[in-house]
This record gives sequence, structure tokens and C-alpha cells, in this order.
Amino acid sequence: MGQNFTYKVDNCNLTVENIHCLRLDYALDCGQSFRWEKNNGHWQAVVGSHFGDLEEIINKDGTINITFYNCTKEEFESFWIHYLNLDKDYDEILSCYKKDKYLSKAIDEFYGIRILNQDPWEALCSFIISQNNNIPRIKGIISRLCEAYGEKLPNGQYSFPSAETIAKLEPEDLAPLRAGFRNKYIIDAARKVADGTVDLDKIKKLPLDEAEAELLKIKGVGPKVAQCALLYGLGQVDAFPIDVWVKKIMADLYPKGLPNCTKGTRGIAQQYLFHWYRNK
DNA sequence: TTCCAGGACCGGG
DNA sequence: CCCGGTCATGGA
Repeated sequence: MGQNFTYKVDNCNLTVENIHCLRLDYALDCGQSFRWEKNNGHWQAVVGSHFGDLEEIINKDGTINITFYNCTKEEFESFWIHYLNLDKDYDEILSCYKKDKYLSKAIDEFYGIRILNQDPWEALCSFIISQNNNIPRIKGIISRLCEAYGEKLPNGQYSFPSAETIAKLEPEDLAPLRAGFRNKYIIDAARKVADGTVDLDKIKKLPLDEAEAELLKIKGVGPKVAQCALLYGLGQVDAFPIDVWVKKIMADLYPKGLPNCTKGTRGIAQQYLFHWYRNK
């Protein structure tokens, strides 16, 4: 059970039925991705070279459909399933978490959070920008970065600029982003990714500690940013970013550490606990 | 005005 | 190794 969704194509749109554990309001706006916007009930963003235009519909029986506007079967299968992790059985993972007092509360309130499979470079760059910063400003900086150096799509939206594009710039060139001291970090990351000093594809397959060590070669990437990049962009579901909130959660609620049931998927537990604790 | 935001760097002890 | 100050920016 859990991931046995079905979908049908109607004209240019594609509707997915019987989706378990995905609420767009949570998954797309829980501090893991900074480009999604909700317009008239539609969640919209450029992701890679794709423009996502998603709408969630709650049926009378409580089940949830999601319509992907202007989306082909091929695009859905080759891209969106992986991006949204639709083939991962979250119900099975969460059913195990429910034995824990606080995780079960977080799940009751925020069922539908998912870890996205974002582009490695975009996730890395975004979380470099996130350091000592707040979410509205992070979104603004990333938006200006895309407008300045991304590719303009036919619909007028901009893609996230490649590491190769950013690598050719100097920190001063990024002044209009108003990212402050992070400019030099963005450039250093882009250059090391572009020239292979930091090989993101290789890092995907490394054990967590070795993967983190590779990312720490970048100036401006510490443990927190590295774990975020690993969790949100490099497919490492056991990555565990510790920010001020998670630090509080661990001290207040889990002085002896997270329960065993989170082993292997600690990043998912982290996301539920983070969102729950921050919102209360 | 001061404080704070999903941190990291740097210097000194 | 660990500690505090510092770093840009802008909203509260």
C-alpha cells in the first residue's frame, strides 16, 4: 500500500489519483525548496527545465488527486515521479514513526510532507544562500539569481542557472542579488562543482560522512548546509541537518537521540519534527 | 535602535 | 578543541 497511484491524461493535463502522503501546501512550502509559489490554488515553479503547474484536489471520500497542467505522460514518468518521490512508500516509513510520541504528533499535523529530489547544484546553492538568513529573503535572492543568470523559458519564467554559468562570474557580479557575504561562497561552490573539484554525482553514492567531507571543501559550506544539500539534492534520505530548531528539538525531546525506527530515513523524521516544532 | 534569520569563518585562548 | 565576534541584508 502507499505508492499504488494511478494517473490519466486529459488533453494536455495529467491527473494522478490515489496519492498517499503528499500535500502540496506542506511538501512544496516547508523550507526545503524556495521556488514554488501558490497562485490561485496552483503551485507553480520552474524545476530543472520543466515548468510545474500543480493543483491538489481533495475528493469527497477524502482521497487526493493532483493535476499536472500542461504535462505529458512522458514528462510525468521521466521527471515528476522522481522529483516528488512518488514511488517511495511514505506510509510504510511513517507507520513505523507513529510509535514515537512526538513524531506521531508531527505526522498527525503535517501528514503529506515529503522530501523532494531536487537538482544537486540547485539544492547546494540554495542552502548556501540560506545560512543565517530568513525564508522570504532566501526566496528573493534565489529569484533574482535566476532572473539574472538563468535561461528564460517560453513562458517567461527563468530556470536555475548552472554551476558553469555562475563559475565564470566574480563575487562583485552578484551584488544585485543582495546576498551579502554569501556572494563569495556561491562563486566558490560554482567553480568547484563546475571544474569537478566537488563531484556531485560521485557524492550521491558515497557514505554520509565521506559525502559531507567532500562538500566541506567548499568555502561557506559547513555541516548544516552540507547535510541539507545531501538530503534535498543528493538523494541521501538519512542526512540530518541540525539547525537551531533541530538542536532545540534534540535537547528538549530526544536527549538520548532519535528512536531506532528513524534509522536510514532520519532526514524524513527531521523534516516532520522541524516543521511541527517551528509551527507551535 | 536593536534583534534576528534553517550558519560558517576566523582568531585567540 | 572550543569559544565569541563577525559577516550583509532587511523586516519586525
